[in-house]
Amino acid sequence: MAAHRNTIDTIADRAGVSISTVSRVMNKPESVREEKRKRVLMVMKELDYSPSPLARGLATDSLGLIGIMVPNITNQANARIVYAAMDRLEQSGFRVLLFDSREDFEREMEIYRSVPKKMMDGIIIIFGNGENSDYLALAEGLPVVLAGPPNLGIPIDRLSSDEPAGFRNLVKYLHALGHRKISFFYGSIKTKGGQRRIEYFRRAMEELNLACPEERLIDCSWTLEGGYEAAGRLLAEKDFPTAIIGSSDQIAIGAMRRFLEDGLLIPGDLSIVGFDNSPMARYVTPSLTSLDFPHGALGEKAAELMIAKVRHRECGHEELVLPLEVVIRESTAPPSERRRESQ
Amino acid sequence: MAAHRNTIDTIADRAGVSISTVSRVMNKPESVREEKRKRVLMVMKELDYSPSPLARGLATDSLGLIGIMVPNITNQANARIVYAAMDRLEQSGFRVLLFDSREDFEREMEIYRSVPKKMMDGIIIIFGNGENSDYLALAEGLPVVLAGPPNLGIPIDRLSSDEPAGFRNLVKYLHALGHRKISFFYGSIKTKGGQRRIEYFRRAMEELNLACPEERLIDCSWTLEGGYEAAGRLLAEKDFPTAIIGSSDQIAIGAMRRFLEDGLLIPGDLSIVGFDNSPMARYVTPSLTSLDFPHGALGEKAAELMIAKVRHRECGHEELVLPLEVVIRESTAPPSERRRESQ
DNA sequence: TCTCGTTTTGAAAGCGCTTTCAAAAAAAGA
DNA sequence: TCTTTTTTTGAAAGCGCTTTCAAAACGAGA
Repeated sequence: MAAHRNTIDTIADRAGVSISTVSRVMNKPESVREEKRKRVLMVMKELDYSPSPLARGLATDSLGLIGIMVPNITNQANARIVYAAMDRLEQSGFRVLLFDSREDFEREMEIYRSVPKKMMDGIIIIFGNGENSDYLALAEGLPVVLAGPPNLGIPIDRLSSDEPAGFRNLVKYLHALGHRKISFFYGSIKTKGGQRRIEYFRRAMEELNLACPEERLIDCSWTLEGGYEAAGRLLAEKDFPTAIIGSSDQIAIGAMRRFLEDGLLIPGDLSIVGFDNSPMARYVTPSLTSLDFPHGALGEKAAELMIAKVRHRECGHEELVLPLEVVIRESTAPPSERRRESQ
Repeated sequence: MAAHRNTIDTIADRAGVSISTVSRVMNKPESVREEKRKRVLMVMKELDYSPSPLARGLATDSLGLIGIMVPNITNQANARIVYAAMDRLEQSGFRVLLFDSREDFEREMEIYRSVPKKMMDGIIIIFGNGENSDYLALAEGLPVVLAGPPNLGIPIDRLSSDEPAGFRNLVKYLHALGHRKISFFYGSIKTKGGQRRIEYFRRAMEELNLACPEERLIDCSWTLEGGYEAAGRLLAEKDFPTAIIGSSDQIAIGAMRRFLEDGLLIPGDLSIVGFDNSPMARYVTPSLTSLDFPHGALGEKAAELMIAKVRHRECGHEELVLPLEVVIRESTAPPSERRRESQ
C-alpha cells in the first residue's frame, strides 16, 4: 500500500486552496479564515498528512535537531544527562542527534568536522575534551552549549558543577573524620576532567594543610576496571592511605572491589568515597559515600540554554554552576588504629 | 566572520564549471574529467565547503539518519547496544537519532506517530514494548529492525537472544548445585520482557520437574530499587527460596543488597543470579553470577541489518538469535543445610 | 451604493542539491 | 580529413516546503 507520500500540493488540491494557504494553516493558523482552515485541517487528518521535515528545513534553515556529544553513552553519568536533556528538548519539539566520541579526543574533533553544521540547530557538548579554541571555532557556525567542564573565560553558554567546592567539602569531611593520608584516583591524565580535578583536590588538601605528595595522585581509566587495576597498584605501595577518593563512582567501586578481595575491611581499614552518586552507590556493599552530581539538572539546564539560544538567536552567553553535595554512606568512617601495618 | 554559507553555486562559479559538475564531483567523481575534478576539489577545500544535508536529502529522499528507540538510555544494557550500533552505523556514514520511550508504551507509540518518517532512513527498535501489529504498521513507511524481543512470525528484520535456552541453562545450573526452590524476579508484568520471561522460566522449571508456584514469580520494576523493594517483600514470606534469579543485573543487585542488609549470607543462605552480565556484575561483592547478554553483538548486528536494508532497499526479513551464556561468579553456591529457618 | 482600509488569498520565487536530457567535446574509426 | 561513437558537460526541471508581494475579497464608513 503505502499510498505515495502526500505533499502539500495534494492537500491544497483536495481542499481547494493554494499551497500557501495550507502552509499558513500549519504555521500561522490565525491568518487563515476559519472555514478554510477547518477544511484544510480535515483533509490533512484524512490523508494522514505530515509535512516533510526536509523540505521545511531547507526553506526555514532549521531541522529541529539538536546534537548531543558525549564521551561514552555507556557511562551512566553521561546517559543520565542525555536522558534529562532529551526530555526537555522533546517538550520543545526538538529531536536529538547523538554523538559519542568514545573518549577519543581526535574522534570528537573529527565529528565536529564531518557533521554538516546545517544538520542541527545546535549542539550540546557534555564533558567535552577539547580546547577552548576548538569550541570557540565550532561556535562560530553553530549554537553551542558546553556542559560539564567549566571552560573558563570563553564566550559560550556553559554550565558546570562546582567541583572546587565539592572537593573542598569532601576533603573537609574526611579530615573531620580524622583522615590525613588521602589518595585520589583522579581518572586519566589524558582527559581534561582528570587534569582539572587533580588541581581541585590539591587545593582542597592544601587548605587543610594536608600533604599531597605525588604518589597519592593515582592515574586510572574512568571505569570499574580502571579503579580495580589502580587499586592493585596502590596495594603494592608502602605508605598506604587511610582514605581514597575516586573521580567517579565507577572508579571507586572498582577500587573497592580490589581492596575487598585483598581482605581489607571497608571502611574499617580504608574509607572510600566516589564521585557522581550514581544509583549504584546505594546498592553496593558497603554502600558508597559519594559526591552527588546533579546529572538531571545539568542535562535539563543545558537543554534550556540551548532552546533559548536557538529560539531567540541570542548571542549572550550564560554561565551556570551547580552545587555538589556529599552523600554519606557506609564506605567512610574514622580511620582505625589497626592499620594495614598489622598484616 | 562566518562568511555567508557557501553553496554549490559558489563552488561552481569559482571553479568555472556548472553546478551539475560540482555535484558530480561529489557523487560520481569518475564521470568528471580529472582536470576539472581537481579544480573543483581545490575550490571546495579552499572554501571549506560542505554540501547542505538538507538540500541533498530533499533531492535524494534520504538524510542519512537512522533512528534508535530505547526504553531508557540510562539503563546500561540499552546504552551498550546503542554504543555498538552507533559505531557500526557511523562507519557507514549514518548518524543516529536517539529516541527514549521512558519505558512508557504510549510514549513509544506517540513518538512513532509524531516523528516524520522522512526524517530518518530507518529505525532500530531496541526492546520495543509494542504489539507486532504496531511494528508492522510502522514498517510500512520505514525500514524497521527489531532488536531484543523475538517478535515471532512478523515479516520484519529482527534479532533476539535465545532466552528460552538461557533460562534452561540457568535453571539447570542452579538445579545441579542442588537448588529446588527458585524464585524469579521477572521484572514488570507491564512489559513484554517480563511477560515473556515468566514463560521461559516456567518452562525451564517444568523441564526439570521443579515446582513453580505463583508466589515464586515476583513482580518488580526493572531497576536497582525495584529489586531491593521486591526482596523486602520476599523476606516477609515463609516459604523462602534457596536461590533467586533476577531478570536483570540491576534487579539482582538491588535484591542482593536488601538480603545482605537483612543479614543473609550470599551465597551461603541464598544464591543469586542476574541477567545481562553487566560490567558491574564482576565488581559487586559478592560478584554476581549472570547470564551473559551479547549487547555489543546485538547492537552491531542490528546496525548491519539496517544498513543492508537501507542500502539495497531489500524487503526480505532476516531473523537472528544470539546465544546467552551463564557466567559463574561468587553469588551462587550449593544451598546450605543451615537455612533461614535457623533464625 | 461607493470608497477606502483590512484581512485573506494565491502566484511565484526561492532554499541547495540531484538528475535527466540533449548538446558539446573528445576519441575512435574509416 | 570526415564520420561515428563515446565521454563529458550544462541547462533546466524537480524535491516539498516557506515567504514575499500584489491581487482579491471583505467590512466599515459615508
